[in-house]
Amino acid sequence: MAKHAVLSSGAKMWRSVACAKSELRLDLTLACGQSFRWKETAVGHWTGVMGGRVWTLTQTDDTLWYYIYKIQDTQKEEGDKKKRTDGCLQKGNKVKNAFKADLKKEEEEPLAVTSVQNSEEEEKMLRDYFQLNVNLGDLYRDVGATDCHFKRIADIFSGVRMLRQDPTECLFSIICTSNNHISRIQGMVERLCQALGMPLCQLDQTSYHDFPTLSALAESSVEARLRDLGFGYRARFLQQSAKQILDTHGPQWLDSLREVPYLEARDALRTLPGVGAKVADCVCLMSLNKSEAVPIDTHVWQIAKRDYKYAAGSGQKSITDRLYRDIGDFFRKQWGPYAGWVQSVLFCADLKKFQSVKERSHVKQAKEEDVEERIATCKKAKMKREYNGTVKNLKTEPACHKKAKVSVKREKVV
DNA sequence: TGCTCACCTTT
DNA sequence: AAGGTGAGC
Repeated sequence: MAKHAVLSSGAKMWRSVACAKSELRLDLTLACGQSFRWKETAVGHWTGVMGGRVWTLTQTDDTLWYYIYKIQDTQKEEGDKKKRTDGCLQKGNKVKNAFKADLKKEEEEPLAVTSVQNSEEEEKMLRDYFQLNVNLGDLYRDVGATDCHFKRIADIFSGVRMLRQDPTECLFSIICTSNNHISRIQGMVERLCQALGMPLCQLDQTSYHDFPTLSALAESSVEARLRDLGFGYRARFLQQSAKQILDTHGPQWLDSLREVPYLEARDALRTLPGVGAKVADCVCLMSLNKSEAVPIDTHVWQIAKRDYKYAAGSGQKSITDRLYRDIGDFFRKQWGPYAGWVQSVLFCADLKKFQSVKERSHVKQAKEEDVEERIATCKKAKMKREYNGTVKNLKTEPACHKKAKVSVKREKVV
């Protein structure tokens, strides 16, 4: 039986992309609750499905390593799988056959040529998925220059990066997050893929499946099926949202939201059942290129109050629509057009599972400049943004917690 | 606008 | 209680 790849064993052909750990920390980025599809299958080795392929990723100081598994031929088992995968089968087979064609082609052509071609495409997929064109070092430096609290956290939690996920996978995973916690969501998403997604390959005892297609999710039998799998009231949201998308917009609709402005995409998503303000912002930020979307949950509200002395609405019991909008606008003013990325760093730093990261850095922290000095540095710093290749000069008065001058189109007040 | 409640399941 | 949504007042 095929096994999960391990870099140090030297048994497999790994490929690499130059990437410093300060630009990407796999452990934080893949386990902070934006994707639920990656598991640590060996120390520092993360295995998951991305772009219809099964990958194992690991990293050394300046290198991101990746290994891609061959898609297994499950032709013979299809009869058995038919019952289990019903809805997705039709489309799934087409995709699988396409994969098989690829594999066959690869065998026939000179190895070196296809290997280079594939590795170019695969490296591109990886760069796209991790959005490596966004310079995280610059973002951390610039935001840290105007926000001392962020700077303190960012020195410890470097390399926390937003993924650019497939919109369908992102939407339907995030719908599962309401009233829920990461470990349970992980199990649910795994069961969802096993039940409705196309099988890709099996490694050790684990079988990997692609994320279900919209048409698989839209089947009327899906709600009952997912209730059995422990999705609770979310089962109906998933099936109904898939059906609504296909019935009223078409299969390309979610992807097309990548091309429209943030507020438009967010409002479009909110018409779907199970999609409120928070889920819509998550999908915008994590799959639709909307770096200014800041998902606000009770946790982020605590951060606003505790670390940013955000007082408005503190008398309130829960996050009202009004408060949701105000906190988001507050953070966009504070952090600029990549506010969603900044929020994810602070969010990550607050997760219980990552508290050990802070402890490990204490020794290092003690040796560094003291707090007074850090604040002084903070005040002197200048602001210059260049994350996306486009230079945005945002000259702000250097001051701690000074708000960045950034215009994010304000929501219309109806 | 803002509040409450039900909705599933697990810690 | 929890990393939320939707419906009703």
